Amino acid sequence: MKIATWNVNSIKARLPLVKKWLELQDPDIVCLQELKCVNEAFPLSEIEDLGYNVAVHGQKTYNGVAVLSKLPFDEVNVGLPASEGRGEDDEQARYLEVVVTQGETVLRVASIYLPNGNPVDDPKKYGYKLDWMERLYHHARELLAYEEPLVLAGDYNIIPTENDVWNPESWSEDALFRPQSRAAFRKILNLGLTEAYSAVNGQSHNYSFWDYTKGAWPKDHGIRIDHFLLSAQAADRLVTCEIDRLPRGWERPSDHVPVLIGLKA
DNA sequence: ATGCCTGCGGTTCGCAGA
Repeated sequence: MKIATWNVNSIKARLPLVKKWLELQDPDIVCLQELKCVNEAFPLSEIEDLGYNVAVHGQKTYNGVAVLSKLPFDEVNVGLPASEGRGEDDEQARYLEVVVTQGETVLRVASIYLPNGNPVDDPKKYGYKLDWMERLYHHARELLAYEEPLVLAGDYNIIPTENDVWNPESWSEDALFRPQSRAAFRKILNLGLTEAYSAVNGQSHNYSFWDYTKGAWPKDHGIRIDHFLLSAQAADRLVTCEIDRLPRGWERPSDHVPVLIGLKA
């Protein structure tokens, strides 16, 4: 079972690359982020023609997440639940969760687009990010109680450690790297989730995002912000976690590249 | 210190991204 996550930065602009990459890698499940379109505008038939069932949670202009799956969906849950008064009026499309059955195994997979949070002095930005992470903490805790394989995959907009950024000093106060952000991420991990890349790969300074500007890609000035968080039942099956840099060098790329995990049966 | 790119919406510039 091969599962991928990819922030495509507009599914409409990226469709040729996405199709090319799906045919190349042939993943079983794909979590997409930053669709930048409403549900009706998602190129449904073009993806279905490649053999995928599609669940979409879109939004005009911004955000938007999807899950593509070769297995049919047993369940599709749209949106991150509100908790403790946070997120009651949240209209941003950043979370989509599905359940599929593989043989005897029930697998729950979520596509996550965690808020960026910059600038940190704006409560509507950084406060929203921290609130969203608190909601994710509570929801993950509820899902972990099922004691089933759970895969929370996506663009977390969190640089976990100084080994995941080309120049830690210049990022120290950024919403993606400041201590408060990383602590909120660790709080989620400490529920008992395994960060797949660190668990089975762990190569330092291997990035999943490079800014379009400043020659970041050719200079390899990147950050690792796209992650898989796994329940114990999923982590027991984890074999590989790879970052696929190839599509960053293609024509008209996303600024993120796909990350993949391999799970054994 | 700012913009650099890119995509979108909607009009040729502003916002957001990270």
